Amino acid sequence: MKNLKLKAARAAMDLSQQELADAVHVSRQTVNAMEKGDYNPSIRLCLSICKVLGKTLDELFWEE
Amino acid sequence: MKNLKLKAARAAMDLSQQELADAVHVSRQTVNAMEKGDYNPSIRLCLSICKVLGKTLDELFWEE
DNA sequence: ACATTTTGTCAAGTATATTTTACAATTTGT
DNA sequence: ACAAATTGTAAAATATACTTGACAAAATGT
Repeated sequence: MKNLKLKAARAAMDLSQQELADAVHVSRQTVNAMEKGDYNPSIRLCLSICKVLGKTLDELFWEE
Repeated sequence: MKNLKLKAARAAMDLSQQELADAVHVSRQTVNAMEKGDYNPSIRLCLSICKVLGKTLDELFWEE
């Protein structure tokens, strides 16, 4: 259930979990949990992350 | 801050708030709050609604 | 006009996302 | 090999999503 698309998008921007967390004003553990999966973040947090990483909701959070 | 895209997509499927709520296993008040706006639902709930309404996350929840 | 369905809204309770602190495991750079 | 940064993880506290029950306003059908 890991979110590898998120992890990859963060890596592509050369950001640590801490840096991404700071950019969207959440804790590092929250970003870690999102990448780890089995987690259910809010849509606003997802939108914030999308904007920082230059991706859309579908690109980072859609699942078949 | 109303989510009119959600409201319109639900109307297009001819579903009441109650029927959509039942389909995604939340209360009618939760669906109402999402359409009303000033609300921050979970990504999983958004995904469930997308699948019922035949739309993507970007179509219903993206905002510039 | 009337009955029925749908919607808007509120207040109190429950479930869970998110924070904070802390520490071990892993990776990266020199 | 060593130091520093990054990541994985856990437990307790706090913030907030979501529920339940209830009632009025508005819309829809006959």
